[in-house]
Amino acid sequence: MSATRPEPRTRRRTASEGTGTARRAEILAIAAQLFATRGFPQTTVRDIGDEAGILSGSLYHHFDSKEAMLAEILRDFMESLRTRFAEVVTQDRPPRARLDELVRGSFATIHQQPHAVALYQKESGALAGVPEFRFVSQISLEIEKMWVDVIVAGQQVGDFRTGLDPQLTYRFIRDAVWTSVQWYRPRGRLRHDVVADQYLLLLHGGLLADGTDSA
Amino acid sequence: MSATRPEPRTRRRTASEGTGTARRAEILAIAAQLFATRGFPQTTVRDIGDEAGILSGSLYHHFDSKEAMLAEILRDFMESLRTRFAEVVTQDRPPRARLDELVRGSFATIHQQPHAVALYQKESGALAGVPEFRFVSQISLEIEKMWVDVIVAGQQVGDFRTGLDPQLTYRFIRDAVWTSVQWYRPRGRLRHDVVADQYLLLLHGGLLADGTDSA
Amino acid sequence: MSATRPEPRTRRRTASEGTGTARRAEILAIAAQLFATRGFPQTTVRDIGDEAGILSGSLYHHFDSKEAMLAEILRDFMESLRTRFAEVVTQDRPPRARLDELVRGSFATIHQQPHAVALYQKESGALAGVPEFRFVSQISLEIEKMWVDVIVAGQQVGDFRTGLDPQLTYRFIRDAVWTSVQWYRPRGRLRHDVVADQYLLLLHGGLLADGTDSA
Amino acid sequence: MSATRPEPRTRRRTASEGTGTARRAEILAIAAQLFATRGFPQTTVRDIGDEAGILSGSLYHHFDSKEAMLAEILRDFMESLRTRFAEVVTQDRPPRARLDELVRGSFATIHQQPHAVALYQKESGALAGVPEFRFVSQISLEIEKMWVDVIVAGQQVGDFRTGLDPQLTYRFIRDAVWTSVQWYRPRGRLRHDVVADQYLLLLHGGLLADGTDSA
DNA sequence: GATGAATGAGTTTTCATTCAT
DNA sequence: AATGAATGAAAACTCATTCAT
Repeated sequence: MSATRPEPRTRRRTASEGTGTARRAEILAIAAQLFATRGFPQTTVRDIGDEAGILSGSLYHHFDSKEAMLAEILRDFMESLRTRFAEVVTQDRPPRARLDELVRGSFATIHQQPHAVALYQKESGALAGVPEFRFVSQISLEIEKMWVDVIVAGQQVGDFRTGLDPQLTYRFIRDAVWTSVQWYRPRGRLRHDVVADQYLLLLHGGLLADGTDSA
Repeated sequence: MSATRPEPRTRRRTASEGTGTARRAEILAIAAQLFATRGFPQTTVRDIGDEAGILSGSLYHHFDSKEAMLAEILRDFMESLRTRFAEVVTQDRPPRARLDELVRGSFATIHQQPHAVALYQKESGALAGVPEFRFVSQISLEIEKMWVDVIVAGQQVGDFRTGLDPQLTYRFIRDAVWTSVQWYRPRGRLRHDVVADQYLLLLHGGLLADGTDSA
Repeated sequence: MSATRPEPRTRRRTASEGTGTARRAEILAIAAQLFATRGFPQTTVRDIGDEAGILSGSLYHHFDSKEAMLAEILRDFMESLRTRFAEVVTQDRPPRARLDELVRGSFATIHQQPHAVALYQKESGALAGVPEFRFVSQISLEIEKMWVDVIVAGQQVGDFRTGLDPQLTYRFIRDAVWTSVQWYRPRGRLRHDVVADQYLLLLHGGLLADGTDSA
Repeated sequence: MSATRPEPRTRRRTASEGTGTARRAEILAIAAQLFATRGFPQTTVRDIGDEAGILSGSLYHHFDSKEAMLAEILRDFMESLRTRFAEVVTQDRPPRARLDELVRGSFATIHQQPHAVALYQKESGALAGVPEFRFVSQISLEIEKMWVDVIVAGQQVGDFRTGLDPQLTYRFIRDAVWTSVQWYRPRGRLRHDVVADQYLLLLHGGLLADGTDSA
C-alpha cells in the first residue's frame, strides 16, 4: 500500500479477453489441484510456479493475485455447477427422477472436477464474509433453492415422505453426497456411478430391512 | 510432537498445578475455537494471545508450540470420542439400537464440542502424513471399525438391509451426520436431539413415501 | 490481503501508550533521516533496519508499516510546527515583528529538524490525496492562515505595502524560506540566524539600492 | 547513461526517422508528466506504456531504459534553459533589466514546461552523485554563475543594494521563483506574467511600506 | 507467569528488463 | 514497432519462536 500512488489503476486483460490463453487455464488447473490438496493458505505461489515451470513472480503476468486465482477457479466451478443443476431441475420429469439426477450429477461432478469440489468444501467457509467471494455463498443459495424445491415438489406429488423437513433433508443429502469427495478416488476401483447407485439405494429406502421406521 | 517426546504426556506445570492446569485449559479452549473458526494455519499465535489476554510469546510458557496445542486439542477430543463410542458398542443391545445410539452420541458431541469437531474435520486431512498426528488417523480407524462392525452385525441379524456395502454405508452416515457441525448452531432453535431424530428417520426409512426402492 | 482473515484486528500498543519507549524514537529519527535523504520510496525497510542495527522484520514490532513511520514523523513535526507558530501569532506585538518571528522560527526549525522539513517538502505533494495523511494538508492550511493573517494585519496597520496580494506574498516568503533546507547545512559556516538576517533584510527592503520600485 | 555511451547522443532511429522521432517525443512528454506528477521512482514503465497505449516492454524499442528517458528529458530541458538564460545575460542592458528578464524567463519556462521544471526540482537532489546525470549539477552551476554575475554586476553599478551576499540573494530569488511550479496552474486564472510582476514588485522594493529597513 | 524486543525464514507482490515471435 | 511471456532481483510484510529481564 504505497502512500504515493493513490489511484488503484485497473489492470491487465485490455485486449484478447475471454479469460485468456491456454497458459492461464493450465496454471489454473495446477493451482486448483494444489489448493485442493494442501489448502489455499498452505499453498504458496512458489509451489504453483514450480509446478507450472515458471518463477512465482511470473504468475502475476497472468493473474492479479493468488486470491484472484482462487476466485477464478471457484467462479468457473460454481457457475458450471449452477448451469448443470439448472438443466436438471427444469426437466419435465417427476421430482423423484429429478432428485436422482441431481445426485448422479453431483457424483459425476466429483468425478470430473474433484479439485474444485474439494476446494469449495475447504475454503467456502472462510470465504463467507469476503466481498470478492460473495458469489460463492450466493450461488450456493441458488443451488440450495433448486434442491429444496425439488424435495418439496416430491413431497407434494407423493414421491417423498412427508414428515421430513425439506431443508434438513437437503442438508442430509448434500453433506452425505458431497463429502464423498474426501475419500473418492477418480482412478480407484469404485466408480462414481456405482457409488451413486449405492447412495441412492440407501437414500430411497433407508437402512432398515423392512423399510419402515418404528422408532 | 507426542510421538517423539519421551515424557509421559503432560508437560511443564512445574509449580502451582491447579492454576496452571486451569490456565492451560482456558487457552486450549480459546485456541480450539480460533483453529475451528479460522483454520489452523490462518490462526496466528498472536490471535490466541490476544484472545487470552497475554502476549503471544507467553504462550510458550504453557505450550511447546502452536502445533503442540493442536495436537493436545485433537488428542483430548479423539480419545474422549473413542471412549464414548466404545461404551456404546459394547452395550448388550441389538445392532440397530446401538447404531442409533452412535448417531445420537455424534450429535451430542457436535453439540458439546463443536470447535473440536470442526477442527477435526478441517485439519485431519492435512495431518494425515504427519508423524506427530498419527493418532488422528489411528483412532479414526478404530472408530470406523466400531461403526462398521455394528452395521455388519445389523445386517447379519436382519436389522439392516443387505445389498448395502457396509463401509460405504458407514461413510454415508458419517459424512451426513458429522458435516452437520458446519451449519449446526449449539444456541440455535434447532436442538441437536431434534436433528438426530430427523436424521434417524431419514436414515431408517429412506426418502421415498412407500419406503421401497423400485429403481 | 488474505481472503481468510476478514477482520483487520487493531494492533499493538495495548499497554504503555504514549508513542512508546526510547527505541521507537531512536528508530524514527533514523527513518526520518533516511526518508529525507533518499526519499520515502527509495528508502527500504532494510535500510532502516540496518541503520538501527536490527533486522527489517523487527521494525514491525514497533511500527505497523513503513507508511506508519512516515505518518508518525510527519505528524510529530507538523503538530510541533503548528504549536510553535501559534505561539508567535498570538503575541501582542506589531504584525511586522510577528512576521519576522515567523521567519526566524522557520529558520530555527530548519536548523533543528532539517530531516523532517526536507521530508515534508519532498513527500507532502504525493501525500495530498491519501486519507491517512489528511492531517498534512490540513495543518498546512492552518499554518498558511496564520501567516496570511499576519500579512493582512501588517498591511492594515501600514507596516506592509499594499498592492501585494497577501497569499502570493505568503507563498513567496514561504518558498524562499523553507526551500533553504535543501542547501542549508546545520553544521556549516553559515548559521541559521545569519541566513534569517540576510533573508529579512532582502524581504524588508528589497533588492534595489533605492528601495523604490519604478517598474 | 550519456556519460558512458560512445555514440554521439541520438540513438536507435535506424529507419523512418520522421515518425520514429515523433513517437519518441510523444512518449517522452507522457513520461515527463508522469515523472513530475508521481515522482520518478513511483512511476512504473507500465504506467508510461499504459498512457502511451503500448505495452511496457515495447518502450524498450524506443529507449534504452527508464533512466535513459529521465536523462533525455532532463538534458533537453536543462540545455534549453541554459540557452535561454545565456541569451538574456549577454544582452547589452543594465544588470537590473537583465535580472528582471531572468525572472520573467523563469516564470515563462514554468508556464511552458511545468513538468520538466517540477521533475528537475523533485529529482535533481537524488541525482547529484549519479555519473550519468552529472550534466544536471553542471548546468545548474553554469546557470547559477550567470545569475550571480548579474547580481554582482548590479551591485557594482549601483542598481542593487550592497550588504547582500550575492549567492544567498541568488538562492533566495531562485527558490522563491522556481518553487512556484508546485502551485502554479498553467490553465489557472493567475497568469504567469502577473505572478512575475508581483514577485518582481516584492523583490525590488521589499515588503515594508517605507521601503527602508531599520532592523 | 508474563513482558518486550528481537530473530530468521518465509510469504506475496512489484517491476525493470529481455527476447522470441 | 509491437506483443506477450518470462526473468531475477528486490520490495514490504508476516509469524512462530527465543530469551533476557
